[in-house]
Amino acid sequence: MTEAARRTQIVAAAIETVAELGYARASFAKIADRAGLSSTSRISYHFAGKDDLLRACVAEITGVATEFMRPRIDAAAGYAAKLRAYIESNLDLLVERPAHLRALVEILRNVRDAEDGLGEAALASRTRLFAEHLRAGQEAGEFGAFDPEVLALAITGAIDAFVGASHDSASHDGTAPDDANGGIDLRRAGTELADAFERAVLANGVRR
Amino acid sequence: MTEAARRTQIVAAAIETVAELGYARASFAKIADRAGLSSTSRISYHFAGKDDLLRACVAEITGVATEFMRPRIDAAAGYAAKLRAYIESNLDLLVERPAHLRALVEILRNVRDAEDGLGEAALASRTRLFAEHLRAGQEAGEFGAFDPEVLALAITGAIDAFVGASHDSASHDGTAPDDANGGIDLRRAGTELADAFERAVLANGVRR
Amino acid sequence: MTEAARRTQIVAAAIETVAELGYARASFAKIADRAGLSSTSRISYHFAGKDDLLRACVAEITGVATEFMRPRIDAAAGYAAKLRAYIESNLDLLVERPAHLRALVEILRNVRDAEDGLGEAALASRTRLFAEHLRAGQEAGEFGAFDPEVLALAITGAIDAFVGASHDSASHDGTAPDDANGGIDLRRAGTELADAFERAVLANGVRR
Amino acid sequence: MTEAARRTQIVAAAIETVAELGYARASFAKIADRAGLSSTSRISYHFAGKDDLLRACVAEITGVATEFMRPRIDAAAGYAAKLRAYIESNLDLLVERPAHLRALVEILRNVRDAEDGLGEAALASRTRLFAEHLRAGQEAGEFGAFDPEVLALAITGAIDAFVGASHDSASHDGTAPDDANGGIDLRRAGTELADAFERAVLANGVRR
DNA sequence: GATGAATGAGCGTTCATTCAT
DNA sequence: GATGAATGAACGCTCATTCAT
Repeated sequence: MTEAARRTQIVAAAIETVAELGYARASFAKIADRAGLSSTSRISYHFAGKDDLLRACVAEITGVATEFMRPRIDAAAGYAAKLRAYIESNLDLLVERPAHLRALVEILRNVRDAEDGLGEAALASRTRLFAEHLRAGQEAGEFGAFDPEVLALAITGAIDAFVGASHDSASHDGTAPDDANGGIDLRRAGTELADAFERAVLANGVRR
Repeated sequence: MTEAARRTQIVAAAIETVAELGYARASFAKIADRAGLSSTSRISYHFAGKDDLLRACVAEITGVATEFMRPRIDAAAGYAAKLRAYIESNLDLLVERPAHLRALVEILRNVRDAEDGLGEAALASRTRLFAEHLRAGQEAGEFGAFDPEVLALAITGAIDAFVGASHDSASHDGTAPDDANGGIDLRRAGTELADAFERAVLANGVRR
Repeated sequence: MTEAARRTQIVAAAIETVAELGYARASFAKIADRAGLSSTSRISYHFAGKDDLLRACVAEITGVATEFMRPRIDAAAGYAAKLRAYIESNLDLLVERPAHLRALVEILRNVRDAEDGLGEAALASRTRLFAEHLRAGQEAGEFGAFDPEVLALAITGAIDAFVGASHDSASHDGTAPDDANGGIDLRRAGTELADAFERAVLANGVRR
Repeated sequence: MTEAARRTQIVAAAIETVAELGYARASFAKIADRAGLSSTSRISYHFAGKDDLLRACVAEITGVATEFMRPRIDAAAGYAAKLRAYIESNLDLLVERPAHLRALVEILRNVRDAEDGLGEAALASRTRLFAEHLRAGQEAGEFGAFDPEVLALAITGAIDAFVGASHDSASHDGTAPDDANGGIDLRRAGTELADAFERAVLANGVRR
């Protein structure tokens, strides 16, 4: 097997392992097992360390997420529509790639003392971007009066809670159909969530 | 020193340690250090295992949280007011006892395979109770139409995001005043958050 | 077994192991074996790391060496006599405690990047002290003209060569009597060595 | 690139690596890096094992040293002059080829359980040859009375100490000029060292 | 009952070497 | 013949737990 293919495979195994066992229990040994490697040394050969591997995972996941969500967000016209597109596509992605999002949340929540791109700093920067969007929407008159920082954190936190909740149920019941998760229909939940936050941010408090 | 006092002291040390270092790095050794114990065996003597210690931590934290939040929630009249009281008092508590809430979130997020009272099951049950409240508010006509499960998860997730964000900033800047955290005034954030979710759930879409 | 006794025993085992196998092959596993420990974790408990253990070894060896050599050096009157006392007592010590000196040389030669008290810095500081003595002897008119730095390095290097040579022979022939080593009678060698360096440093080039 | 050239290149890289990092840290990986090889397997392909590679290094270094020192020793007339030529040319060589001599000393000091040509056995055989020369000088009446074994070991040990000391200083201060090392002018040190040992071995105790 | 000493599994990492191609 | 991929043992170290006293 070629070197690049192994790298890819290890990243995939790491994502699945972190998603399933959580950050703390995702050891090289478990990842190597899943990747079909007889020893953890092969992982150490391909990646400079655990941080390096996790960074590669984050890059892979971010790439997939961007590819999935970006078009839908770009296609939406207006700040509110883009907000809805973000929330809905994020929850749709959770249906398509649950392990990816679970792993992402686990990694970002747990890594400490990492430079950019990993750990809480990455979470904070996502929130910051979100706040920018909200602020811009306010200036455009589309959104009402609220603290953009607070709502940005609320929205991203709410989304991550769905990721975490899906984690929970999936681990207890592997038989759930792809589009059901923890008893929640995630696609519907995305719409509901978008509705709710729309009510929270819209200038005119329109009821649907 | 009485046995109960020792237990209390160990629990306090464990809470601080988990809050500061995170779940994964909070080993018995670190906790014993902070509690001024010379050996981890004293922890093992008082607690049946790590799970048992963490359960005691959760109980302690839950007790403190209940004592702090319960009166304010009870004093509020109406479903919406109670929701606001919950959110605001929770963020006020984050100001008063940041370590407690950080530890709680860390524990509930990371413990796996635990029976009731720990881990994701505990998170889910908190969400379930919340959903009950929302459903009751709908039936009382105070709240509008939305999926209570979805909003329950969104609200608790949003609150936990503030806990996590406060963790982040606190660890990078020990000089912040007690009532400021990560550049966010948590008391104001509580009001903002309550405002936002009120707009999201109220039947008549009232604007403040 | 008490904690302090274990520490002492581990240090003793480490000294023997380093002396026998050399720095590079003296792993915690080998040391634990010799100390009668079932696992390396006990060593890690007593010492902060390999450096810490080696530092303790150096301290122990230095203590033994000082206790042995100091009185003889102090008893000698005059710079030349002290030089002789140093050389002779050092080689006598090599007879009494071969493992100690072998281990010391191994450690000082091989440790890199260590703070004071370990590694090449320690070797250099010993040479510096030696050079001071030689310089003082010159100023007192007892020694002739030569570069003290050069002779200090030459003398300490020569002594260490005997330590190294004794290592060699001992490892190949464990049956040698205590006062024979590598075919060399170390006590006689000490006298010979002192004679030779005396001829090299004395002002008047006296022949014995 | 021809096989012989590859071998030569690997040997050169190994010598530099051992000289810089010391025996224990000179792994195939580091050597391959320095040689510009993508895999350590190419080293294993050209050499039967680490011993084989080190033996080739020793052979290369010995060849260089012989080529450099032999003419000067041969050109010297008399046992004392040859001794001086040996010492001085050896320290001159340390100026010209510091890495070579450092690597040689590292290898000979640290390799264990090797057959002839490596390890302490090689060191001992060098000392034996030296002792032969001293003994012959005594029989010729040029040298005085002393134990040839002892002085042979002392002289070689002293020289090696300079090699070691140069290693030390060089690694801490890369700015030193080529002919200065650790604050010591090695060429002058060679003369001083030869002077000192001349005083130690000459029959008539001549002062310069 | 309480504690200092010990345990063994597991961690991420480096190592020289082997093997199929 | 030459090489990229893989191997498994060993490294120092941390962990929660157990046990004799």
